[in-house]
Amino acid sequence: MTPDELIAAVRTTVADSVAAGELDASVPADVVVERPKNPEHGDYATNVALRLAKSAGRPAREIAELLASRLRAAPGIERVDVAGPGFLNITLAAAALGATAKVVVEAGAQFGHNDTLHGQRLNLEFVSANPTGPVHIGAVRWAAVGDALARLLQACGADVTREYYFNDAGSQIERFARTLREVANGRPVPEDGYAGAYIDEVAAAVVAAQPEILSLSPDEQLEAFREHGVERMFDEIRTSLADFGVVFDVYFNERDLHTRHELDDALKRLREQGNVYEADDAVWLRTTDYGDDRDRVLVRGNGEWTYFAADCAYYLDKRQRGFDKVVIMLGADHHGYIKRLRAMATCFGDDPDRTLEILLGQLVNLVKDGEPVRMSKRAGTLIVLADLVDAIGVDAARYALVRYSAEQSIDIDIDLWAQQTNDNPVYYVQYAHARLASLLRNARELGIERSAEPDLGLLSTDREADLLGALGEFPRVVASGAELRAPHRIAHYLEALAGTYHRFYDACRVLPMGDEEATPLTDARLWLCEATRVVLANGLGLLGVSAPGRM
RNA sequence: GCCCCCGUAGCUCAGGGGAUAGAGCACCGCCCUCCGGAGGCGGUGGCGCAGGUUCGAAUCCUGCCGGGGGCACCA
Repeated sequence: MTPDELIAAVRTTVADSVAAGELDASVPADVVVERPKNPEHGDYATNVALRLAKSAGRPAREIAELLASRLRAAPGIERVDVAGPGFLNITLAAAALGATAKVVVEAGAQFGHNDTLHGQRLNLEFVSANPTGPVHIGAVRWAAVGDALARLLQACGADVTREYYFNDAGSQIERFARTLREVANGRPVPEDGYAGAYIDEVAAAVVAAQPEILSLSPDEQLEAFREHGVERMFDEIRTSLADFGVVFDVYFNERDLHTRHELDDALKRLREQGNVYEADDAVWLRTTDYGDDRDRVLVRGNGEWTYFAADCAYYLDKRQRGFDKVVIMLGADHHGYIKRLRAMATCFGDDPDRTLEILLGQLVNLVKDGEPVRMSKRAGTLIVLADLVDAIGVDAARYALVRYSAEQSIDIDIDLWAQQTNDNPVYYVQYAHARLASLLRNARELGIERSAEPDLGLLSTDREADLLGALGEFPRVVASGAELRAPHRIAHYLEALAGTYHRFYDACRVLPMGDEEATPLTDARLWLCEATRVVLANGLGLLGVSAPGRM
């Protein structure tokens, strides 16, 4: 019996009780069935009586007793106790709990998937680093978290488009191009230019590909370096992200917004909505009407579009492509944009609570030997994606970045995550999977196959019950992780599951020893092992981390 | 000055209003005749401070203290 089936049984019990006239209340939405921390509290506990107490106008314990007596008769339930202020502690029959193993194995790679977001078209924009340098560590966090979140949302049935906004039209690009031109001509990096070894590399690569570039006029050179430098930089970014396992469905060029006159279209729309005015030679959007701190300029006094105007056009573009919701992941240093972006959506006539979601993530520090590793594009001491992967590998890097709540700024200790020991959480989880895969291989070599009809009621020890219970939690962890935009919950779940498995393994012999024959218990435990392996693999898959068969 | 995020064990972090606040590392003591010891068991140790809401607060609200980040007709 899975938690979902149990909660359905609880609801049915309440409905029956109401129908019988014992109770006058409806089941609230926030009724939960959860695994108690204390094993004496049974396999599952529910707060349904506590929730019903207020609307029914009766003491929670009284309602709990009432429901308990009905619930005890439900199939698969061995005992129900009333405890504390009115919790129902439920112990399942061993066979009902054991059935989880079969459910998991038969669902396979689909186990944990659900349809809570079915039909939703989501545009998830993340990274979107300017192509003026390699992807720095802060943006790498969004690559790992954004991709994991996309996988989570997809596992809940959402139609997700991963999108990278490629800013190729701004003044930073001009500075980048000017830097390349100066460096290629043997002159120093301009005052406001970019420094770093990659500048020399890109400049040299552009010149090597087109030696004639240096004989062009300064203005022509600027244009050539802009075009080819950005192209090279962007190729490098895309390649390094692909090596990291992150591939976007759409790489959107800001320049296309301009060439397709989408900024004009957006301005026209905003004007029609009555939210645009002119002052001091500039064109403004009255975002203060919708919660922003100040109005925002769309067209500057010199006639040029602002970056914000492109944001408006880009938002409109996404909406016109049919996305129900535009989700944007931003670094905490951009938190000031939230109000203006929400106000902008409102100016277009949208309800930002429905169509726009801004996810903020705090910054990342790399730490080595106890000292923070500085990172700065401008300073040229770059901590970039490739450096991180070189230092600790893709799996550890992705796991390290996705393991922590994005709301928390984090320090990543390079030395720790480079270790191949159990100090390193990713190895702890991967090791459990490898150990399981090895055990299952050994079973096959012994000629032991899982039977079609295992007696899963034989899985009756506490360690087995713990493991079965943990497996049953996975779908809810996936659903809540997606709902809360919190992929780190998957990582913590997997670490707990790995621990639960190791404890099972320590206490329960799976394969026959010596000359012994395989028994029905062997069979049941092999089902449990395969189920555990499936969940570990599925969970790691959601994080974009490999589930190795050997290590 | 205004805005956002964060203060939980010696360290790095989990904890969606519920029962005795969890895990890894570190430290101390244990467990290998056979499935991977990259493992398991036990011990030490904690919610920044003060109010409030609630049957119940680490969680929600207010104030304060401490840390980080942000406040352009830059991108």
